[in-house]
Amino acid sequence: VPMDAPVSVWPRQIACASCALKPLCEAVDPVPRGLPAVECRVRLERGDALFEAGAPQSSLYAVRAGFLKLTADVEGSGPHIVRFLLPGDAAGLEGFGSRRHAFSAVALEQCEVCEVPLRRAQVLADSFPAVGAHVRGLVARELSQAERRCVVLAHRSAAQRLADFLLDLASRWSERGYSAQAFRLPMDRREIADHLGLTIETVSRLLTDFRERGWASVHGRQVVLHEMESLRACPRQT
Amino acid sequence: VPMDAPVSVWPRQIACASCALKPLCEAVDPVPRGLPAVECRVRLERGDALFEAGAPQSSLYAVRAGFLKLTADVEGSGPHIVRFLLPGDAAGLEGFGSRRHAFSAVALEQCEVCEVPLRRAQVLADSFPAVGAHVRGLVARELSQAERRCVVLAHRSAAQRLADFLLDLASRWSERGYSAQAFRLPMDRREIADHLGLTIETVSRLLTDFRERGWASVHGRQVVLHEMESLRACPRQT
DNA sequence: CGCGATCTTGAACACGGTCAACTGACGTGG
DNA sequence: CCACGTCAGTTGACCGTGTTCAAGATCGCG
Repeated sequence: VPMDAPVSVWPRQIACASCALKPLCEAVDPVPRGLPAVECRVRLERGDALFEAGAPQSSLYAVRAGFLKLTADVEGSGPHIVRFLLPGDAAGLEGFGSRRHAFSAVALEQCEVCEVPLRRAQVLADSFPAVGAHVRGLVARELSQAERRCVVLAHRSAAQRLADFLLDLASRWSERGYSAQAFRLPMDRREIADHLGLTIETVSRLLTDFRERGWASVHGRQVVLHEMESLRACPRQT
Repeated sequence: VPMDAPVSVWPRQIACASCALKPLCEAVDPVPRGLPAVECRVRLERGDALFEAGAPQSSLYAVRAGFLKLTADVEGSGPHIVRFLLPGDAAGLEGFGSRRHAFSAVALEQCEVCEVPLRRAQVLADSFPAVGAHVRGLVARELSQAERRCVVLAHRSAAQRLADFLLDLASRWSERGYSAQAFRLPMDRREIADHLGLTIETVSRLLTDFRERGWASVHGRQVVLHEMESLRACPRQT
């Protein structure tokens, strides 16, 4: 299905109204002199990198359509997938610390991304306290999410991690106004495993396990969650 | 040794010059009207909470002396220790997202903490772009560190995690101008285990293992690192 | 239809967890 | 002064979750 075709059954796009970087994108009044414009609709194919770990942070990004993964290379094993980006998510904010991107952002499929030049973000954040506070909030929210992921990785079993992952995706779809029960996984098993610190075999086994219990049916990349409560209460042991 | 005794061999304090919140603390010119003052020298005893998870974020904090842990309660197992705070570290920034603290901060021993009222931080960040950028940088640096911890928890073995932990502490002491080779652990084995997603038994075994290999000698809470390179290259298997 | 990539399933193994006993430091009280 | 209790840490034996290695199954696509 080409990008310009009508929207598929499973939503891939998001309206600007619910974009995380909306305050950095929309027109302001008065427009500060020399304010760089937002470059919209950067296009990526599956496997293309939006930015690479270690590269200077030159822009912030917002996903408009499609999905990306944030990856960190860890010596001695495969890459870790820090986070998956859904339409409306922002990326590149972690670079504010060191002026360099800490991770790489790679497209999982055809993507459309809006690019906010760093100078624009700075000028707006410096000129409008509300924008500055918004940016602080975005970074802080990502921070508390990241630390919550640490908790999960450190203290929960494989089944609990996978259940948490599915429920997290569900709630993110739901936040965007789509069904929390049924959606399509934009990533393959290997990417799920790399994200959760598991192996593809374990992920596969657990998914069939969930299916046999009637908690969720996962066929290929198509997910339907039947018993969110059971998934949420998924016990530590088998 | 009582707290009022002369400074011990192992440093516990930090100068304001290297405090993460210095730009929010020191005098500014011109002073904005109604700028709340910094409350310095809040004192805590071992076990006291500086703030509790879920409480409204009313201030930012900087550790002046002593050590704290940031904890998150995870249902079904003990608390997870998200991070340890050393003198000079800041806390409470993760609340910028939700206006509530995501974690609890608890003193590991007698502590002295400076408290920056949130209003002060906001006013300064809004009035001085450099301060705003500094705060963004602080939160972003914490974010990239948190995501790096996720990588470690997801993809490295118990021995590697413990080695990473010791090396991280070493480099943080070194940043503060103290020896990276020899220092005192401010936390007990349980707290190390809760931080790394391990058990006290595993931590204990690995420490004696490191000692037998001559990589590090850990007697009680006293640490001396002999072969940082070996620790850094610590292999996945035994 | 056939090839390759992705996913699933099975069997053996190992890392780290669990349970339990032991050690040593420290403090209290007889 | 030493017996005792407590608590943190260490050590050992066993076990289970999740990995590893190796076959199959399934799907997409030429």
